[in-house]
Amino acid sequence: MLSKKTKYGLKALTFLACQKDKQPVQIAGIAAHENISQKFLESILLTLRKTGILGSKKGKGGGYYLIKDPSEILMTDVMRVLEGPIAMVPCVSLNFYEKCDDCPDENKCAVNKLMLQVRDNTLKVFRNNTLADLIN
Amino acid sequence: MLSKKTKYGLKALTFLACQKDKQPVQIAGIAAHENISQKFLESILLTLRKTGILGSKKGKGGGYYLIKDPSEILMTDVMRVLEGPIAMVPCVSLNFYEKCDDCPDENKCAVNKLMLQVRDNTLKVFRNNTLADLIN
DNA sequence: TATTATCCTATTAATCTAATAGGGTATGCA
DNA sequence: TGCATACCCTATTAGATTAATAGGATAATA
Repeated sequence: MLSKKTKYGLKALTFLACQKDKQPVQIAGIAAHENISQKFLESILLTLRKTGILGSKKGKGGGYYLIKDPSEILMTDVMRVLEGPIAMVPCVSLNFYEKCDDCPDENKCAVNKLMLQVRDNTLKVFRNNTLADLIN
Repeated sequence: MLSKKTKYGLKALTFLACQKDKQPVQIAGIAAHENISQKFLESILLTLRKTGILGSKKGKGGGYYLIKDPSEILMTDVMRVLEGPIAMVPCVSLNFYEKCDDCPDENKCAVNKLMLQVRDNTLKVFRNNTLADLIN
């Protein structure tokens, strides 16, 4: 199941990508428009800023804005930042690999074999979609 | 993340599919071989039996066994029984569809658009794999 | 210097998962 | 018949994770 964090984050990014000018948009505005708890959204946007996906400006007239063009914001990056590993099990994860304690041989493991295929296909989707692809 | 329930369930099914004869295998045996808590596995196998994937036999010489040939056990069925919905959000789920409270128009929703693609691809993988495909 | 709006940490409530406990029930065999 | 075996079933609990909240610190603008 997709976390609300990721869902809200994606909605916020979409909203920002739809702005005509590149003026900062306030948290309160995004939260109101997307029906999101403002405080919760605050922490999500903070994460997106710290990982270089968003920029921010403090004080009056401040807010959040996209640093890059929507067509350069890959879903692989967004998903990894918000949702974490793309793979459903650590033993098939590219960026968060971990060996299973219980599994003696990954190559003979049915779970590994199945989840490897799922990961490949999910990754293909995320690599194939930028923020720009989602707003049309 | 894949739940342990699903992981253990898949491992148990694989183990059963690898048995030469069709004799029932005891929970204790499966649990020991796959490093799984016996009691936890018990409830998982019970679920698989109730949904028609496994058969069971009580008393001495009893245990669990596959009802169908491994090549006829689809991963779509196994995953839905053990893990629940295949989709990451209810609004793109085939078998567990639910509308989002917050979302005014699914067709314009970026999350919907992205997760629809993920669901399609994951479904393709699960439809393309039977238990037999995982044990070679 | 007052106002605005982000920044940051800590805490809590709610939910879900994994595991455990304890006894009930049917089967097979001597 | 009686006993051992092994599944059947419900309830409970511990732990982890997620979602949300609270409260103030910091920086920018006018």
